[in-house]
Amino acid sequence: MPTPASRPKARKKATAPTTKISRTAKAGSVKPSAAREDYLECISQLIGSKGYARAVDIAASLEIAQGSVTNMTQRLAIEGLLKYEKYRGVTLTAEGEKLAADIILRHVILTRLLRHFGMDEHTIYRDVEGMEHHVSRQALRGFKALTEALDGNPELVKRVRAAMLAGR
Amino acid sequence: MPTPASRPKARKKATAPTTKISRTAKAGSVKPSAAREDYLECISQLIGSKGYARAVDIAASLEIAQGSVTNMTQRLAIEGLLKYEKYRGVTLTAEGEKLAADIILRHVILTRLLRHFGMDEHTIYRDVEGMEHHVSRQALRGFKALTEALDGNPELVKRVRAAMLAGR
DNA sequence: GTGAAAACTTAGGCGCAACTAAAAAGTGAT
DNA sequence: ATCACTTTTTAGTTGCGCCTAAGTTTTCAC
Repeated sequence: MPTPASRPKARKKATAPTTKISRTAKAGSVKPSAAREDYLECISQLIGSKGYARAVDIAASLEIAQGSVTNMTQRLAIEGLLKYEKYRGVTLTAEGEKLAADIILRHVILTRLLRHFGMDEHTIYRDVEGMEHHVSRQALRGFKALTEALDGNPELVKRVRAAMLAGR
Repeated sequence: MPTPASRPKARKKATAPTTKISRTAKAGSVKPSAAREDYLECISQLIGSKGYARAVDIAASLEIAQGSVTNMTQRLAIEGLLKYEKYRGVTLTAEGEKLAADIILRHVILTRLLRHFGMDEHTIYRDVEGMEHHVSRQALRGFKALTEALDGNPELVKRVRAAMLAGR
């Protein structure tokens, strides 16, 4: 055994010959990729702030081309995560909503945690945007507890920051 | 501005028409992908534990096909991250070594941190394997400081775990 | 109402990183 | 030295998620 903790499954094996329309579309069964989660997060925030989510805004916010957005939103619609009507904006289904709320929660908590480190906002954003897709429910609860501990304990924050500086 | 904290660049724009052999091969300039980092991490650990890293072991450890390993190791060799000789095992260059050490450090620290949450090893591994590719130097120092704070303060650990359970 | 501008869709492509299958090279026992 | 076995390499595909360019549809100012 070369690696520590005996690697428990890494990448997926073969992908069943999907017929272009995955029949994995029933609720709850979806395992959203990072990209999917980014879309849901973004769409939810757009709806929250402007009342609707149009392709052009999604594209701008995610910094991707509009064509890509149409493509992905169509796929997300097939998967039941959002409602898509041609030339109309998109809206989230209950399941999409749930997933969006989930990822946004991760985002918020991780951001709050990293802020305690005194990092610059740009780096915080980059880190969070990457990490948020890989945090299990368990870990999220831990990060949340930790964040709250730091929230209510400036002394601890100070010590942590000092240690950060001390450790080169 | 729809999203909070004014998104600071997300995905890359267009990829310059790479001529199959990226001329970005000079040292230090490489921005390793998650997959690359996984390879380097794995290779370094194999060399550490067995003295050498052969394709078959890398494939087993990473749970990918052997053909994929040859492919990727050839690319990593072109990029100057490892030494590759046909039908010989691979070895890391100084730069590859450095990157491997870096990612392994992230792995170790994140693992230590998550263990304080009382998570099961399998989930810890999955989370760490995902997160480690997205942790900046700054965040790493924060996580390290936090981990050490927890190491030396069982009372704090107890409080954090209690909060985890309390928060549903 | 019409015509320009903005938004959306379609179609074809590309890079990455995996896969399979088959060919080639090395290894070892007899 | 040869033959069987293992390992490595090559070659060709696949899926994902992005891109551009060109074609449609909608919107809005006049």
